[in-house]
Amino acid sequence: MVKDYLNSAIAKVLGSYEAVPDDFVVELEIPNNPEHGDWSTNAALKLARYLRKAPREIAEEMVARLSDVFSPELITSADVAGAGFINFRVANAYWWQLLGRILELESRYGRGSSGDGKKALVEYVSANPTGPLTVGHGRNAVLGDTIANVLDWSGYDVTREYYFNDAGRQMRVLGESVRSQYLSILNPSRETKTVEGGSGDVVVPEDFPEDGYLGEYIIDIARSIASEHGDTKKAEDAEGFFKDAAEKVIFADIEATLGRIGIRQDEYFNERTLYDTGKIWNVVDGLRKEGLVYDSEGAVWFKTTEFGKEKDTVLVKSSGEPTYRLPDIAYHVDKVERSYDRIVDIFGADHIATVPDVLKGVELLGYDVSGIDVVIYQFVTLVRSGKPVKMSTRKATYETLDDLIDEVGADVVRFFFLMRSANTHLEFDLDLAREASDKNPVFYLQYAHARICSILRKADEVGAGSTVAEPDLGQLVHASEINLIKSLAQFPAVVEDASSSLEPHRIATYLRELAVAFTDFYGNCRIIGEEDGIASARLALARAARIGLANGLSVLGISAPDRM
RNA sequence: GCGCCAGUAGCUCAGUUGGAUUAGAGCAACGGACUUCUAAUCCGUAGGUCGCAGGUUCGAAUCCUGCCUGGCGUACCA
Repeated sequence: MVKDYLNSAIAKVLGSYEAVPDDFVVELEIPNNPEHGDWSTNAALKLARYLRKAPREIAEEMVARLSDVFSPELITSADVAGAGFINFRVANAYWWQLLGRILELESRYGRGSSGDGKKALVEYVSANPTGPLTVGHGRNAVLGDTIANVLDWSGYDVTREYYFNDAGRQMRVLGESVRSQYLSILNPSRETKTVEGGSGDVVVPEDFPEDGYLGEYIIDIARSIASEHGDTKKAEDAEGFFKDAAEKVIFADIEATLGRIGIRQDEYFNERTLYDTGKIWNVVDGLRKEGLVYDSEGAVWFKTTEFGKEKDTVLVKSSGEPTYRLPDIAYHVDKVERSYDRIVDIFGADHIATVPDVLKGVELLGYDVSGIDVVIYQFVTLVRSGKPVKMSTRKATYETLDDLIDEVGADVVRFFFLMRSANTHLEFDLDLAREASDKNPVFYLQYAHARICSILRKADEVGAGSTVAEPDLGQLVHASEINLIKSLAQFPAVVEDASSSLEPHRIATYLRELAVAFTDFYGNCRIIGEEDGIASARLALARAARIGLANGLSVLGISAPDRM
């Protein structure tokens, strides 16, 4: 990499200054104004205070010394500019060489090594099996899956995990809801009542639980139980047979939905195992030893006021049932004990309040939490016909993720969730997403890819560049050609940035720039019809551009079609 | 009240972790370009007191403080 080359050259020059602190870091960046060169450093500006000299003066000196060190085949110029920046220009030969490397690496181009030999765990989706996945779950799922991809691309050995709870109140109500509907299917003349649903009143059986699930899927499940088992399940428990039956169906649906957007997880972690193994009680005992847990009013409390909370937090209710925080802490202890170098949680903004409790709890038990990163994403606002749609699983007013995939397709769903940073609200206008899909940015990227494939096919047909055995990349001197290579050159760093910051939207943003660079090349530099020397070189560049787009889309989990 | 997140073009958002007289894309608007390798495209025009006010320094959309607005949270719900 030129960056490394520049870095060590500058470091060497700085070594001759005594006043430069040992921990001084040379910053190199790609200027956003291309007139300022290919790379730029602000080192002279930063050093001014240590050397007690004007930045420009320092820069001039540095440039003079650097010119002795630089190989002219790599760096063609180093100039002082502005307040004391040093701008470097890289020789075309470097870009040609890089192009050759992209073509060699092919589907591996962009993969990094920062995570080599390290293990990462990404936990995402983690929806309890009480109903179909909502659009909100979709953002979680796509974000988590793509972060896992990104970590994989930077070398980590990644495990994708789904944490769920199939016990507790929610699931009990689910079983009761199904049982109630089942009994009414067997006996339609049972008493009914009317309750308020998200989109108007709903008629349910008289014995339907107060907070019961009103979604149509509950009746579907009840119906299939009725048709499979007749009335033989009349006497079964809501919490036993009915809950289990519902869970099975719902989980299968969740997996199927995730599969539609290319998501398959490695591990399913059942919260119940934390009870079975007694790990939750280890947490209580451990914290109690630290004097941070006490009993009051029949409940077990965590002294969260010790670290800045307004109130202490209940870990175990007076009913003896733990709140979700307790298993959450135990779960994270379990993750840390499984010795991952990096543990990533994907949480919705509504979970933000629990994060400090959980991390603090784990830390107070003597574990290192520095490897845990929590990615918080803000909520998705669904907009239909210009109006926000309230989403509630229980009231069945959600738009399901399945519906969304039906409407706009898996690629658009993934891209929409990825094109923005996680911590901004996402307004998802369904009408727009559906009807305006032709101007959706994802198509722009895919179109560029398909277009390249089309050119490659056509070139093959007419034999463009076929008389040249080994393309002479040195023929690529047009500004559009060099710019395209420069754009491609950024890809590995973009992946690395996305990996270290856990911000996959950077890749989406980058791909747009890459596609623009290709389209500019496409508009300015013809391939077919040119003489074979130039045609073969441009074909090589087109292939490299295809690799960049295909690899980038692959990280995002979006298809790269050969034709559109 | 307190905590977290956000506030950048009419709309939706980027902004390389503090850099460069001129803050960028897309959509929408306006004006152009299809005997050409895919027009699902391209070129051009217009559009801004970066929520407001201070502060920090060579330099601020970016960091600090205070305010304003919106979202989320602040349960013996998850």
